[in-house]
Amino acid sequence: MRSEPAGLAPARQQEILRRALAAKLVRVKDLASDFGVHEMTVRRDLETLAEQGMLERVHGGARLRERMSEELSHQLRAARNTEAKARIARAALALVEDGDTVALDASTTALALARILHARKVAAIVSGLDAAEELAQSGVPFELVGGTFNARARSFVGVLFAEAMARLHPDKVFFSAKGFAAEAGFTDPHLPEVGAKQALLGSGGMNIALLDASKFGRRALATIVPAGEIDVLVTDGVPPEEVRSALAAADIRLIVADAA
Amino acid sequence: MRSEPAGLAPARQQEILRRALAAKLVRVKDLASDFGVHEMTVRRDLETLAEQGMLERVHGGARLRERMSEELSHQLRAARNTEAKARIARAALALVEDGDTVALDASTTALALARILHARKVAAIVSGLDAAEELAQSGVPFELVGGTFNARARSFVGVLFAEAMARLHPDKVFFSAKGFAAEAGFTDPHLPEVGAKQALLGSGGMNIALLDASKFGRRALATIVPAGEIDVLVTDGVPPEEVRSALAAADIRLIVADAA
DNA sequence: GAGGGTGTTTGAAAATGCGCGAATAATGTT
DNA sequence: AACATTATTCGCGCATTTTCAAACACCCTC
Repeated sequence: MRSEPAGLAPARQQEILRRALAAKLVRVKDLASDFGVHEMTVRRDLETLAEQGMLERVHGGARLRERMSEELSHQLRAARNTEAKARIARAALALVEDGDTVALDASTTALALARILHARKVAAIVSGLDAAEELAQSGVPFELVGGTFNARARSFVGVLFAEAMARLHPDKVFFSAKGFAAEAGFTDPHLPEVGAKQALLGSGGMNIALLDASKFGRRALATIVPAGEIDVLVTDGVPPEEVRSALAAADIRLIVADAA
Repeated sequence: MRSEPAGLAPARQQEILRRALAAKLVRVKDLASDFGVHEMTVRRDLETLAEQGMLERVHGGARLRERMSEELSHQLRAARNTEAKARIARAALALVEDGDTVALDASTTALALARILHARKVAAIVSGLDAAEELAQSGVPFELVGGTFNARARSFVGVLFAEAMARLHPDKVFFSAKGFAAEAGFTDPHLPEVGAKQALLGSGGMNIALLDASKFGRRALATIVPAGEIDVLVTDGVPPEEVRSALAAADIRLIVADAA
């Protein structure tokens, strides 16, 4: 009886989510027997769903996160490429120490870091609506830097943002970009967004870029910062040679997150 | 092994909290028999809830902490009385004209207004996480005034908030309060929240209070503003005589939203 | 197309941890 | 002092974590 219809993992996880929305609680045993699959498999599914912030793991099963029920639309949107982003976020978390003040930009990669930030005793500074929601839910104390709402990235930008940010000095700043190339540095296509990222990066702390491997060699409209101004780059795959030498030239520490 | 319908531990604890909100006191014995679970288990639940600061342990049971009754129940509060709040919000919307800039505080009543604000062509200024989410969803352009996150009301407060607000001058400011009485004016129990509301109300626009009828004659820890500083009061029931005369004395326009 | 890595998904079983109940001791309440 | 409530400790059973191996799909190379 192996040729079950709903085969692959994503389909099963989708169905688990659907059932979790109906009943607020799902149990490992039920799911396992209903899908005709090993309990271990269900646990792994629940684990990945929990990592994406969809569910909250409890003993014997999982429940959906309280606020989730309404607005899972962009959570689903943000679930694209989650695996790579989560891996990068875990590697980035290793750079955070208890007592730090960390700033996060409004990228989905930084959002993945926000999801696991409760593992450290830190104060945070965020500039995005989703990261704020995430930290509010997990009880991490934070400052939100306000400003004009930018629907594209669900972030805050503009004059108010720059002025407020000028008063803050986090220890570590985590940010992402649309592209990174040797000559152009870190780039992004949206100008207000570029300004906000610059304000974050100019706040004096250690600047840490979070980039998945697809960003290497790409270039968008405007430069956020040249390579020289950042301290660490966390990614999920070994970058091409020309990028590696640019990093070495700028004395940037490269961290490649591996699957584990 | 009887445990059939009861949920896992966290679900039980949440239900205990829910019941503690309804009755001010819950007893170990009742909970144990109602959940079909050992008394010892209930005690452990109460202990963890007490550790999280939700409940206060007393002999034979537990009582919910006063400050918690607002804090934790924010979403319950939002769900409670929605009808009255929606009615008030509809009446308030009539005061908004296309082209206005309107500011909303972080109250659940102002949130009800945010939900229907897309009916006007306005720009908004908000100070609460939920209102921001609401406006983002409905596509209303807005500024979020950032600051230190305050879990109680899911709002932003503090130095950054005051400084940013000092630069903004909305046409109309909608706010709510915990109580309104003739001598004390508008009051609220949470000081940072009071500071934020003052910053909003001092921004120079028309100040409009949104109060459901239960707030009349009540008084909380700190005064936000005396009655004299507001221009309009929108409510859902005719206030008692002493409040009416206070309003008349301060030259405040009173709007009573009716069921329609 | 056969062979052979390499990676991914799933199942199996041992080791560990957690939730819960029961009994007993300690403590508070009246 | 009599009694109710709570703290402690132990043990059982289920859930979870870990680790290892089988099954399967892919991607090369030849």
